[in-house]
Amino acid sequence: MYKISEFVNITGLSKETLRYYAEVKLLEPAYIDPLNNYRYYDDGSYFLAILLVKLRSFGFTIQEMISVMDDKSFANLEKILQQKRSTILLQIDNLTAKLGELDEFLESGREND
Amino acid sequence: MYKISEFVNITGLSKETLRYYAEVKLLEPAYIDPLNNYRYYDDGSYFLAILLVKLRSFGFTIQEMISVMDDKSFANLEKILQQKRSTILLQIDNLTAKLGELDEFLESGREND
DNA sequence: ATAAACTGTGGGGTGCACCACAGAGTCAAT
DNA sequence: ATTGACTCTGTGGTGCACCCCACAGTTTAT
Repeated sequence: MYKISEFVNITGLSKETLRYYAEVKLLEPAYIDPLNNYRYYDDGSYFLAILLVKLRSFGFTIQEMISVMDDKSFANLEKILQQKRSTILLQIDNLTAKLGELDEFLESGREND
Repeated sequence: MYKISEFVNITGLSKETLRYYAEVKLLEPAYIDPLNNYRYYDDGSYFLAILLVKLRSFGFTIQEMISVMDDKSFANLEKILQQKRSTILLQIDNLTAKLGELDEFLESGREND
């Protein structure tokens, strides 16, 4: 069992983020001491937290992470990962297109100077 | 002189956006009728509005657009365009890296199944 | 026993770039 | 003159994913 400050250190998630994740039922503490409401996390929490950090870095929204977590067999995971992959490819395409337009605009600016 | 509804049509900016742009002094009406506060735009406004639409599509923030507009010689424009170009390249790099990580993650997932 | 460090709760705030809406005044066309 | 369309102002809300703060209770170390 990890107390919150330890869990913050090993996961890299802030205490506010952990609190928020508990609130939206994305990642709830493994145990809450009924005497003082202190929240404790365990190794299972740790595994999930590391996964969440990874998914977050892939641009998963909270909702997407919840839908991954809700399905404990993680069958949704690959599907959403594929979706996210397409999204990233699309974003790259859009940025590349934008870059082209921007270069074009820079060119036209030079002509007019 | 264009009345607001005409200006909305020819620029593609919404009336709320125009109002907002006026509020932050990004693009102010060419004339405001003191009798009824109706806002009117002219061809100069039109030129600027078209530029703003373009810059916005390049991902310029309001502040960046303001700094372009504040310098009427547009000397800042090319500089910021170049900055934005770098930003876009960086974003593409980051997304590409993320794609790599995601594919790696997908791979490792398959191994563990 | 005392002080420092930790943790909880509730609620507000953040940033960005707008959008929405109510109510009142105004204009254009018939 | 009337109707419908237009425009104004002020204010609140949006979405996302948190962050921050005060205050109070609790734990840990000395």
